[in-house]
Amino acid sequence: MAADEVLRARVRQLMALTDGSQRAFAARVGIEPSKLSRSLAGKRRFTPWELARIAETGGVAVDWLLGGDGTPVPPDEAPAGHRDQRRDEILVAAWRLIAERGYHSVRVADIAQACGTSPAAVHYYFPTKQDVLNEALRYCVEQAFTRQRAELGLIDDAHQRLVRLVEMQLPWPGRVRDEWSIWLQFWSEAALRTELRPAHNEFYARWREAVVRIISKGQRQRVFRQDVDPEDAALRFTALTDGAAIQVMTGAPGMTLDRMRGLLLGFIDRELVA
Amino acid sequence: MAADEVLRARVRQLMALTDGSQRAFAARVGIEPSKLSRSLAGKRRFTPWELARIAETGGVAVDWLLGGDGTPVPPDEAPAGHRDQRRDEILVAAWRLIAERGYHSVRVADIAQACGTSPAAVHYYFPTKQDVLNEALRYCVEQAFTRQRAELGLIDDAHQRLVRLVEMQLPWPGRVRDEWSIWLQFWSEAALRTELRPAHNEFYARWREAVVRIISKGQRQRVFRQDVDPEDAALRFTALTDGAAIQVMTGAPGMTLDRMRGLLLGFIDRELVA
DNA sequence: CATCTGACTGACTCACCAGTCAGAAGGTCT
DNA sequence: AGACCTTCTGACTGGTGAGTCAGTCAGATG
Repeated sequence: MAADEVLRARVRQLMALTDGSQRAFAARVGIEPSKLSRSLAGKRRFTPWELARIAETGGVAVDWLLGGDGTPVPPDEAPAGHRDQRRDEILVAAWRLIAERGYHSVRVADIAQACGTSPAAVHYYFPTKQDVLNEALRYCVEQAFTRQRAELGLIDDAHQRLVRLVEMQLPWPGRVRDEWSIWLQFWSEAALRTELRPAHNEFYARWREAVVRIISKGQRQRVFRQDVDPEDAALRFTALTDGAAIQVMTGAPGMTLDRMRGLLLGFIDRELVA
Repeated sequence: MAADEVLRARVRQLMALTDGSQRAFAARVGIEPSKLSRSLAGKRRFTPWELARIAETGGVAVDWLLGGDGTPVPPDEAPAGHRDQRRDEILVAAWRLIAERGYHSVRVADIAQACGTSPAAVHYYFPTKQDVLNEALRYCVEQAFTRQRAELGLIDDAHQRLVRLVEMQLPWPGRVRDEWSIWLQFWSEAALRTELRPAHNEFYARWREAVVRIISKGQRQRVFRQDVDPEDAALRFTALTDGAAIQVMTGAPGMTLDRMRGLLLGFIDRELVA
């Protein structure tokens, strides 16, 4: 069975597990019913954003959708209820505000207003502001990972996968730039407040691990040189990416999105490609 | 005349211009009189920290001390008076607090306490807190540059100079780590508040320019490959440095000071050395 | 139908902190 | 001696924003 057939089967299986029609499922996922229908029929490909949303709504890993092992719905991770929905809404509002105004300039009242609710409602879900903000950082990064996985899982060739990763990481204005803004904040907070480090380092390890796996895969596929240490190359690749992103984000002279792309693709060509 | 002879002559010249004894000069610079005396006699080398302090106290550029052209004391930059001394004291306290606690967690009262004065005294020198903090960021970076110049100006071989630069940039606990902390804060602030970008970008351009010059010098000295574009190599070198520093600062798994050094020296060896 | 519970509101309190202001202390100039 | 300036203090004000709390209300439960 081809990869996309597996995917369609898995989405159908997930739909069967949750109650309600295909139309209701589409609504919950936030995708037009006609698009869902065409995608299930194989006449249209799911976008990575949709895959990420489907996995999230269904409470499964994107990996499972793409053919991975494991139970479709782990017993303790049932589909999100109403309560969790509101919680998520608050977290989304919070991380967007952090990205836009900065960690320390976000007020509980701002978050509440962005959700169309009252400050007290935010405190109903999170005891303190710190809790909202720290959770929001995690939430944003988690979502970004999910999307990344959804998109990269569809590409088989390791070289192309890495090139795609570079493209996905370019801080174009909009969502990706906001996510980079979160990273910058995360870094300065984690450098100062050690209690944020475990969370930060877990994420960072995952991001670097993802690069290590792509490089190793590329070596097995013989598209990357055999004489580079994947760990070492990933360390350099991630450092270069972060450093370049900072320069784009701060508008450093001579650094543009195109230049950043060139920098990273150049690294891949010079250091990795066989 | 050898480089260190020029240096000694210039320091003497500077001392002659400011009134007071050699002992008084030593006190103002914050160096033991005996050390100054031995350094002037050529029996001891000035440390880069001392050079930076001497230049600052005398109101001259470190370049001039090292034999550069220009007047020793530009008319509008006469040696710092009492007023400026107190101002500097506030700025030093401010940037250290920012490095330690973070930009947004510094209170005017904290700065005042660190200087042994009252909050109102801080407002006497700076109209608003914003002014103190922004000035403090600039001040810290400016001082770091001065020290860097003082140290690197003594090394003639471009390869060794770059290696020394790497060593100086490693965020060992203490002053250098604090300076990196300032950079992290500067980045996240500059990414969010465009009014900080001109200052940030000026500094960043200077830092990258310094690297460009070292690489170009190395090409003229034939210690670096001729086929690399200095601008391009500097862009990559700075991005790599910043990215690696972030990982050290946040305690990212597998990234240590030694690893950072290896990363950067590896870059120099692989990409620059002839 | 009565009761209970989860989700929430509006009005409040309280701490904190930037910035102000009227002078004091000490020095300099005339 | 006295006018005047610089530097600084201590006590104050006003605004802001986190967190609390009593109460509301829709819907579930028995």
